[in-house]
Amino acid sequence: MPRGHCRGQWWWRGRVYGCGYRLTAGREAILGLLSTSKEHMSAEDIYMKIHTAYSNVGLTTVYRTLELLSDLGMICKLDFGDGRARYELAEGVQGVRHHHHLVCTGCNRVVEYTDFIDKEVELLKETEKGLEEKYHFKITGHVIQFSGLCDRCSCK
Amino acid sequence: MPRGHCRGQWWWRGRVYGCGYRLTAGREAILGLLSTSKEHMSAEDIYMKIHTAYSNVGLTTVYRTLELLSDLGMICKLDFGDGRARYELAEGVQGVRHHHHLVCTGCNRVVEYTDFIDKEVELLKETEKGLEEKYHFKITGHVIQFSGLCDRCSCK
DNA sequence: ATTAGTAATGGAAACCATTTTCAATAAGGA
DNA sequence: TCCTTATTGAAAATGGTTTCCATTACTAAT
Ligand SMILES: [Mn+2]
Ligand SMILES: [Mn+2]
Ligand SMILES: [Zn+2]
Ligand SMILES: [Zn+2]
Repeated sequence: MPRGHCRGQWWWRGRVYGCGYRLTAGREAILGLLSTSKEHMSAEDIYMKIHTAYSNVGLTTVYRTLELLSDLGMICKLDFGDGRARYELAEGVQGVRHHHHLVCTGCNRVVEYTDFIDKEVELLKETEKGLEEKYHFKITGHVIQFSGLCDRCSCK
Repeated sequence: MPRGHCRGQWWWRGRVYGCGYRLTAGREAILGLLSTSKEHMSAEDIYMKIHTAYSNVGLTTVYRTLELLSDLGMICKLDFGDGRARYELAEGVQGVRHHHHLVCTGCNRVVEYTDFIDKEVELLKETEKGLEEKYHFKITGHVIQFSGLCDRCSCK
């Protein structure tokens, strides 16, 4: 992990410190990993990758950090139906594009799509507003996911 | 559970038998429960309710039946983020209205909304079609869920 | 009705992602 | 430095879900 001079890491630092938490080596490593990887990683995936460089960071800390960052709104917890949670940087963080997911129920492959997103987002905003007023909810997030069979899986 | 003359149960029977499975007492009980209840029940919820009338139906069978019915597309498996799966009758089955969910991350309360649905469904269909063509997926379902804090939970 | 083959079942045990406990350590402020 | 609090890792516990396995219920011939 490069030493902390790029924009991203300062953003993290401010955000984490601003909420009264410390940016420890483990937390920094996890944020660094999530920001450079394009995959949707599980806690254990992250633990494994982190472990080579930071062999002192335990799985428990990974779980704790993921929960913290999730609470701070810096990352998103995703469920693709395979029994383990996946994580990705939240949109709005260093140029993460708004996107949704297409999940194969056969092989658990996940496709991120950014097409059609503009209309979706527009409608989502509208809906969100309507729901907030009608049900007195303070809406903080949404999930849009399509599920089905990928080409490989539908051929058998 | 009323004896099997109403439309619903015949629909089940046809559907289940049509796929080469039997409509056993346990399966019938679970379908009956899901079709009369408006809640989103977990496997254990279902087991508890079934158990009073059908004390011989075990939790394992409940799980198995839920998986089967889910595979047959007769029910939907939902995840509201509280660590246990919930189930509801799939849309299109005996007048189940198309609806989406609004989940409180504070108390796990779930609101079903049917407002705004028309536009959503229209856009979903469009998007689905586009995605199927572009990514060669055979799309079978979608999830739209908003999360946030309900009025009670946002006041503290 | 008997038989044989298969589907379905329940209870116990296993599984496994996540959480909790707890004692140790690190960091920061007075 | 001393004190308070935040953070940590290892091990154990938790709890929803699956798997095993021996038994039972169906079904379709014979
Ligand atoms: Mn993604
Ligand atoms: Mn519902
Ligand atoms: Zn696939
Ligand atoms: Zn609430």
